[in-house]
Amino acid sequence: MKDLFHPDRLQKLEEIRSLGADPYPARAPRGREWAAPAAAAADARAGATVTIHGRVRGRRGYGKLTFLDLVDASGKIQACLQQEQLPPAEFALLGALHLGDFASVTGTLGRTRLGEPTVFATRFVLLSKALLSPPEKWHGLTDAELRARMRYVDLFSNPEMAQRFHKRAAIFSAMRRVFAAHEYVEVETPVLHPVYGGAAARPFVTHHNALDMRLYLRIAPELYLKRLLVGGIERVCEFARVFRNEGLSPRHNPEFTMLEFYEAYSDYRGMAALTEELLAAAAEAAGCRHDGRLVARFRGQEVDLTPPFPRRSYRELFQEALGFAPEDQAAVAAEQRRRGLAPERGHWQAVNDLFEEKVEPTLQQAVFVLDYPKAVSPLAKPSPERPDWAERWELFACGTELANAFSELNDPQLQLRNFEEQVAAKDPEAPNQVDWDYVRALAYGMPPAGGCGIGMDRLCMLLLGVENIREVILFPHLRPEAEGA
RNA sequence: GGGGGCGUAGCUCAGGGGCAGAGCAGCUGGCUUUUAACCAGUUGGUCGCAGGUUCAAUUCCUGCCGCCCCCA
Repeated sequence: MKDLFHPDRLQKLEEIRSLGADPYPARAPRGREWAAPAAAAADARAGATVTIHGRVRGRRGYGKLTFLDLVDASGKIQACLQQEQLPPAEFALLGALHLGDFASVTGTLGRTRLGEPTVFATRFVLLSKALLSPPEKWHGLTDAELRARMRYVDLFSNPEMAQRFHKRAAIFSAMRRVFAAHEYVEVETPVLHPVYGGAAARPFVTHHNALDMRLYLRIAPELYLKRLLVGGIERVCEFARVFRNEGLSPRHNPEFTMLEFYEAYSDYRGMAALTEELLAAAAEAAGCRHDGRLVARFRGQEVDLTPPFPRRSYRELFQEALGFAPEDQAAVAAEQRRRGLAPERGHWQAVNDLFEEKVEPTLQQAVFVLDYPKAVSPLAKPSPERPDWAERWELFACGTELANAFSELNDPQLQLRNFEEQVAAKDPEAPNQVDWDYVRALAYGMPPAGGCGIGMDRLCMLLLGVENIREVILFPHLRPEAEGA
């Protein structure tokens, strides 16, 4: 870390102190107003006295007159500091002022000759001295890695970034309102799991010292939320931070936010209807409404998110794309051989690999894909009519999965068998232990229920038209910064 | 894992075997209605790291590190 503090600024810091001013006062003058509303009221409230606090983002000096641009969370207003209007000690402070400092201005609201809304200052107070320079004022900070690493700089120098995270918050709020309207209870379940499960992923491992036991950071909240169905909380949701020990990519961050919600006496079709409602609310909040339709622009194309979304059968989509039925073991094996892929994990896994490769990329417009192979759905309820299939759907748009839902498996014996098969398979991506306590919970009786998971970060990417997950996560995981960089 | 691109001042970027560059920011001075203010002067560099070729490497070569894109 060289230049932790800029020498010129340290020098000015001393200058400020020698002028008798405090570069880091304990509090700001009272009666503060927001910049943007004050600017908007430059005519309606002309002549009124206002106090504005903010970061100095622009400065235009004329000797005995200086214009400052003060920026706060609402926006910007210009301040005009004239020598003859200010106490000499306060005007002198301007000589030690840098871009990036926080300051307070009190004065008369009005307009300049050119019509710019302006506070004509009678009082100027330094609120906080910055010891590093903000990025260049035209381009801001553009290097994507630097922006993620120093998000605090990115946010104040690139206003569209602050806007993006406000929209992310609005998406979450809108979805919470939908849950509230449906009388869902939002809960928090454990992040530290003695047994990990509810998804197929490698976990992060940690250790509890006092209990001297291994713990895993959760890869999914699913099994705890369904315990709550057993407990009688009939409609439950969690915006769960989950952790998966996988590589970094434009679509993967090791920690991300998974929304899961479960509803007793519903099923996977009921979850589809609720998901449509949630996504419509989210798209609305993200500002996707154009000409009466909800449209997301992603990777140069438009995705219509106006519900309802079409329902298609997994089996039919597979047949259309591959030219044979997924049950056709000989054809599936032949196709695998043709691709030079080893048939390592069995017929249905091969079917699903082919589906992911040949069908998913074609699913550009929003579509529910209904009824998945049972063998790749260990937590879903098998279809009563067709034993190889499960009551499960995934929602796709832009070739990627947006949501995943089941009629939840509540048969404790069948669940136990599925767990035992997973453990026996010794797949590093699958849970390595049977979650006995979860089976015990099911044995006490879980009502029939529908459940759904939505990857919130990828949803935000789609709705905000951003192709890198780093752009929708405030502090994405990055490789450590080199010492002395 | 393979291929390609990039890495130069705090920031945004030029340059391409022979003195290390510009704009912004900073510093000094001037300026009372600007808003990418302007004018004059000026500070600031391990040219990602390590090795090699060469009289001479920021530039060419090799390896490594980091970031981006494409492919698997």
